[in-house]
Parts: sequence; C-alpha cells; structure tokens
Amino acid sequence: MSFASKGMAATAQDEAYRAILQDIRSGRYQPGERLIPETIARELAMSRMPVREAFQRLANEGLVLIRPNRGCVVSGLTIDEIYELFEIRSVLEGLAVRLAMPRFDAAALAELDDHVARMHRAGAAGGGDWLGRHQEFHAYICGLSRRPKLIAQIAALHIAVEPYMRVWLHHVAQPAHATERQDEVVEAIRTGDAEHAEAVMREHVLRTAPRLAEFLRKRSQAAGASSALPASTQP
Amino acid sequence: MSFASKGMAATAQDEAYRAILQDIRSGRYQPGERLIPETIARELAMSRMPVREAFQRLANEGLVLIRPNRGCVVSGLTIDEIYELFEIRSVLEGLAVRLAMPRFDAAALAELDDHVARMHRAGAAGGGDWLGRHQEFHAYICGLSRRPKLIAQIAALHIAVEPYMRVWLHHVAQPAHATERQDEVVEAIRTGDAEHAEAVMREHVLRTAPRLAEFLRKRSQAAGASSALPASTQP
DNA sequence: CTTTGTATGAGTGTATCCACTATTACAAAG
DNA sequence: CTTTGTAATAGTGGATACACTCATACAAAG
Repeated sequence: MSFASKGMAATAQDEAYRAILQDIRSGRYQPGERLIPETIARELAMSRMPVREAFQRLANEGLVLIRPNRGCVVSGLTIDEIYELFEIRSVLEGLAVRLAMPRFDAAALAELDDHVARMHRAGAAGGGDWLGRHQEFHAYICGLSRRPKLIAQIAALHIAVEPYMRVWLHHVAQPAHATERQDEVVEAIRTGDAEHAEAVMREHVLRTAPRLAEFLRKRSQAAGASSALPASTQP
Repeated sequence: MSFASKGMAATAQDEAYRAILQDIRSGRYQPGERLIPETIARELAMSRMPVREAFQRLANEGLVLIRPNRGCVVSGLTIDEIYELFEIRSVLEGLAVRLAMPRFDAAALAELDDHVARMHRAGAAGGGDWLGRHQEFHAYICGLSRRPKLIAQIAALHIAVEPYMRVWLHHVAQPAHATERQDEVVEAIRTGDAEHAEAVMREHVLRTAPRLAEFLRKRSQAAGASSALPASTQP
C-alpha cells in the first residue's frame, strides 16, 4: 500500500494513530477541522489518552496542529508551505535516486517498468487508485536507496500533500497521469548516470508543484470565505 | 542559542520535552540508556504522563526509541545511520543556501563573517562552545532561506548527531575547527552563484562524516563490548 | 553444572477523575 | 442595535489508580 506502514497495531495508541492518519489522508477529516479526543475515543472504543498521544505523533509529522489549551486541528497547508514541501521532496528524492542507482540492474528496471504500467492502467481506469500507484512508483525507487531515514522522511512528505493531491486529481479535467512524464525519470535511470538521474528527478518532483498550487489558488478564491476545505488555516 | 527553540514552556509536557532533549544533546543521557518516566517525572516535579508524551515527540524525531511494553531508550545511531543523516543534511542545507542566495546582501554577508569570527574565537578558546557557534553559523544561512519546515528539519538533524560530535570534539587531538573550511562556503556565497554555493555546501557538510565515522569506529573497537557509550544500539 | 519452571517486582499502557481554561450564550447597560 | 460583563458549558492538561506485561532471580529437577 504505497508509503503506508504495514503490520498490525500492537497498542491502542498505534491503532488510534493509524485510524486518524487514514482519515486525514483520505480527506474525511479536512484541513481546519477540529479533532475532539473524546469523540474519536468513543468511535474507536478506547479512552482519550491513547488518542491524545496519537495527536502528538501527528503533530510532530506536521499533519495536525496542537495549540495549548485550544485543542487539535487538522493543519491546512498554505500554498507557500505546499511549495516548500515539494522543494524539500525534490532534493530528498533526488538524493534517493542517486543513491539507488547502483542497484538498478535488469531485474530492478523491469520491476520499475511494471510500476509505470500499473500506474498507467490505474490512470486509464480513472479510479482514485492512480495516486496510490504513483506513490508506489516513487516508493520503489526510494526503497532501492536502502536509506531507512531518508525513505521515512520522503514518505512523510508524500502523506502531507496527499489530501490536496486527492482533491486536485478528483476535480481537474486534465488528470495528472496524462501530463506527468515519469518516462523521463525512467529514461534517466536507464542511462546509468547518477548525477543526471538526480537532476531529472528533482525536475520531475518540482513540476507538479505549480500546477497543484494554481488549482488550489483558483479554488480558494472561487470558494471565497465559505470554503469547506480552506487551502490555508495558519496565517 | 543555535538551533534550539526559544521561549518558555507553556505546558508541562513541553517542559519535559525540553529538559530531556537538553540532557540527550548534552550527553547526560547516553545512547542505549533507558529512560524511566517515573524517575524523570519526579525530577521535574510532575506526573509520568507529560513525560510519556515528551517521549513520543522525541521518538518521532528519532532521538529515542519506544518499543511497546519495553520502555524508552536513547537511540544510539549506527555509523551507517550517522552517514545517512549527513547525506540528508547535505542536500537539505544545499537547498537552503540556494534558496537563501537572493537574501545575501552586504549586511547579511557582514553578519555571516561575524558568525565565522565568533566560531574561530570559540575554537581558539577551546571550550565546548565551538559546536554551538558552528550550529549558529549553519542556522544563520538556513534561516535566510525563509523556509520554516526546511529549517526545522535541518535543526533536527543537527541535534541528532550533536552528542556524537560532542564526544568527538572532546576527545580528538586535531579539533574540527582547525580543518573545517567554512571559508569555502562563505567564498562560494560571495560569488553569488546559487548552484555553485549549493554544491559547495553539500561538499562541506559531507566532509565531516567520514572523519566522525572513523573516530567512532576506532573508539567502539577500542572500548570493545564494555563500551559505556556504544556507537550502535540497534542491530 | 545446566536447564527449566515459577514467583516477585518493576515498569508500561490505559482508564478514570479533577482542576483549570477557553468559548459560547445570554443579559444588562449604554 | 451595539457593546460589555457574566454565567454556563464544553474541552483540555494533568494526576492518580489499576491491570497487564516483561524481566529478573531463585529454586527445583534433570
């Protein structure tokens, strides 16, 4: 399941974490929405405490904002912040491909092609699967770098922008899978030139940022002050 | 105070977080050491709970490892992990200088020189201050990028390796401030070429990794199994 | 002497409870 | 009708209490 961690929840706190994370990623809890521990605790049949600690974790990953004595809200990202996340992701994923290059043998390249094919199928089918396949494609490349912390950081960045990507892909006429040129990335990897692959990956990641930003800008001014899903919650 | 966050703790949990973080950074709690909530809670005159939540935060930043039902230990980094952190830091700080370049006017350059001078003074004095001044130097450059999340991530990386840097600087004959060539970075910034500055910063950050690694490797084999400060705790 | 079982204690995870803060609704004054 | 003060309520942070898990020590059996 792309960048999501596998395994069963060993503890109640972990269960709460996964449940809330899922609901944020899927868009059920929207940016700006307030999360009430008691409510969620009831839903999951546990006490407030593990939920509180799950909030902590989410706050550290930037998905949620806890203001002392003022509760926990799903942290909306400003357009500037989204740009920033893409910038960071570009250099980190650039580093990841570069480090992964020595491991791209014939088998790995074949698997990479597989991922691209799966993406295109999902894109053609039109379901919401494309985003997941796309993350898997990136996760596969990053995984070959064999750098656990690097992989974790990149995963966190993917998750942070996922809700926005989701609404974008849902609303936009020209879907991303038509214009996203993953072939260029695969091509660059095939050349075997690590520096080149890094540069191409950077470009590739950065390319989506302005398009997503433009969409969000348009939508936020279209919706005005009555927006149900504000692009920015923090000033 | 370099990469440390300012301000007073608004909540008990925050107080616990700062206290524990400080003790990890300073080396009072050493890698592999187990942290007992009750003990720390007594020390800080509060209950276990805010301490637990502080552990959560520290765990997310990778400074501490929580295994379910098995408590919380200061997470020692393997040499590979230290390398990885330097790799990540190199690309992130590279990005930071590149983005900061437009803001390097005469005043900023003067302040940068100030930082370098302060570093050299601290290095000559020989106290433990050099590390703090060094972090301030990097923090100043990163700060000019005006990218809050990027700055926060870099800060976290600095903190993660700080305990190791500390013992290294303490034990080594040829101190880092003699061989660290910050002048190259400043020089590169002065040229105004963003791409060049990025490349130099990457190089600069990466340069310390192998030397630190070598020191840790030597010490860990010298100390054998009886090491009081193991370089690696996770297998 | 080694191995295996058991008991005890320390430590962890969760639930409940209490005190305090913030927010809201409402009322009185202007 | 607006503004300001006040009361009520919802919600947060923290402390305590309890149940369960794990680890260690020790004893009995091989």
